[in-house]
Amino acid sequence: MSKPHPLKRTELTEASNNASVKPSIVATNGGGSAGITAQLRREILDGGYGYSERLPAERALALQFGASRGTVREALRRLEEMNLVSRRVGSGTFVRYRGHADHEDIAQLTSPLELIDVRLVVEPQMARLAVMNANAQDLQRMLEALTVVERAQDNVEDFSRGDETFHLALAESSRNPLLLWLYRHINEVRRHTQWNARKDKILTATRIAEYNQQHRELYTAIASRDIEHAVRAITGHLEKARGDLMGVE
Amino acid sequence: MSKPHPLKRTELTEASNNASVKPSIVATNGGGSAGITAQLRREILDGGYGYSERLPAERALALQFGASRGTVREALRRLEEMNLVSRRVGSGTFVRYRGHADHEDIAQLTSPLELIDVRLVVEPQMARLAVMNANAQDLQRMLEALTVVERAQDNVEDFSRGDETFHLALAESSRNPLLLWLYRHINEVRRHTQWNARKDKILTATRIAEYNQQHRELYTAIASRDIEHAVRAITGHLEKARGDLMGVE
DNA sequence: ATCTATGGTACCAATATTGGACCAATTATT
DNA sequence: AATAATTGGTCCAATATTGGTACCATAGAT
Repeated sequence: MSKPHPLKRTELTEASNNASVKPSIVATNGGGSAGITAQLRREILDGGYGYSERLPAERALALQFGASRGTVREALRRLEEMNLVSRRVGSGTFVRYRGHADHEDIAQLTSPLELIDVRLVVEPQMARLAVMNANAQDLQRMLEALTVVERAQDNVEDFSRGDETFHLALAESSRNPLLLWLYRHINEVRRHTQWNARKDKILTATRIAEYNQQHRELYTAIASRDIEHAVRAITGHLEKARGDLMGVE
Repeated sequence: MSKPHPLKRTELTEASNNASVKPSIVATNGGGSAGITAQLRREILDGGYGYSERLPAERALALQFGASRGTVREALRRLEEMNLVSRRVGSGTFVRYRGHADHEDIAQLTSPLELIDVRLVVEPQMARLAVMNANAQDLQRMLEALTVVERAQDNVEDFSRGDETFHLALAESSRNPLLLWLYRHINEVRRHTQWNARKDKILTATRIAEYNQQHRELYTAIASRDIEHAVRAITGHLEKARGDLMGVE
C-alpha cells in the first residue's frame, strides 16, 4: 500500500512502528504529562490547529513525544478539562477552540431571530435603492427568480433555494456594491444558522403561498418604481417571517 | 449475500491502486478524512484554487492522498457542507468560495457616498439595540472611546482612529453578534475607501468639534436609555457627514 | 513504607476506512 | 448520431483505527 499507515496490523503491541512522523518540537521542557499539555495547548492557541481539526491519534502522539500512551492521555485529559479539545471514541481528538470568528462561527452565535432583525434593517434599504437604481436587466433577473420560486409551491428545498436567489437578485438590483457584498455575507450566515433545522416546520404550503404573494407584490412595486409600496412590501414580508418564526416552537 | 456477476465492463477495478505515489503532503495533521478536509480547506481558503475552478476527480484525489475514494468523498462532503465546494455528477467538484472579494476590492467599487448610505442603515439599528442591550461595561467602553476622541480636537489622524473606536464600541453595545460582525467588515472597507484621500479636506477643526458634540449626544441618549433620542442623534450625525462629504469637491 | 507518576500491555466498543461494484449524468471521441 | 470515457452518487461487508478502560511493574519522591 502506498499509504503511510501509522500502525501496521492488528494491535499486536499497541505501539510499535517506524515513526515517519517527526515531532515539530521535541521535549524541550519538563517532558512529563504537564509538558505535553503545555506544548499542545500552545499549538492550539497559536492556531497551529484550526477549529474542529483533528489531532494525531493518542498512539501517534505517544511516539512523537516519546512518552507512553497513558501519559499522553493524561495530557489530553487536561486539555479536555480546559475545553480546548473534545474526544470521540473511534473518531479522534478534535480542537474545540475558536481562534477567530468567521462565517460558520458567527452563524453559531446568531439566532434566527437576530438574523431576521438584521435583514429587517438591510432589506428595506435594498428595496428603496432598487426602485431608484434597478435597470432592465436587474428586473429581468428578479422576474426569473420570481417565476422559479413560484413554481416551487410544494417543495421546501426548492422554495428555499429560490427564495435565496430572489432576495439576492434584489440585493443586486440595489446597485450598491457594498450593500450587495454585505448581503452575500448575511446570506452565508443564513445558510448555516439553526433556521435550517426548523425550516420544515415553518415552511408549510400555506405559508409558501403567502410568501410568494409578497414576493410578487415586491417585484411589482419595484418594477413600477413605487418606493413606498416596495418598502412596505419587503417590511411586511420580513415581519411576517419573523412572526412565523416566533410562532413555531 | 453474493451478487450476480453479469459481466465485467471496462470498469475493472474502479481504483487501480498499486500507485506507489507518494503523497505530496504527508501527515501534517491527524490524517484520515478529517486531515484531508483540513488540507483541502486550507488550499481553497489560501487561494490555491480559484473560484469555480475544478478540483481533481475523487479517484485522483484518493491517489494523491493515499486514501480510499470513500475517505476522500467524506472529506469532500464536509467541504460541501461548509459551502466551499459544489459537486455535479459527471462533471466534477468545483470551488464555490468567493476568494474573499476582499475588503480592498470592494472598497475600490464603493464610493464614500455609498458607504455612508449603508452606514445610515446599519448604525441607527445599532443605536436602537444598544439602548436596549448595552450593559455597564459597554457604556464604560463607549465613554472611554468618547473621551479619547474628544481629546483629539486638532489632529485628523487621532480623531479618525478615535472615531472608529467609538463607533465600534457602539456596535459591540448592540449585543447582536451578527450586527457586530457586519460592522467590523464595513469598517474594514471604510479603512480602504477613497474617503481617506479627502479626509484632510473634510475634517476641519470646526467639523471635528461638531462631530464630537454629536458623539456625546449619542452617548448620553444611550446611557439614559432614550431610543428616540439615540436614533435621532446617530442619524443626524451620519447625515451631517453625508452632507459634508457632498459639499467638498 | 507509601504515594504518585509513568511505562507497558491487553482488550473493548465505537467509529472510520477500505475496496469493490454498479448507477446515472456528463463530457469527449469517433 | 452513436459510442466510449470520465465523473460524482450509492451500497456493501470486511478490516483498521481510535479513545476508554483495566491491570500490573518500576522508579522517584515524601
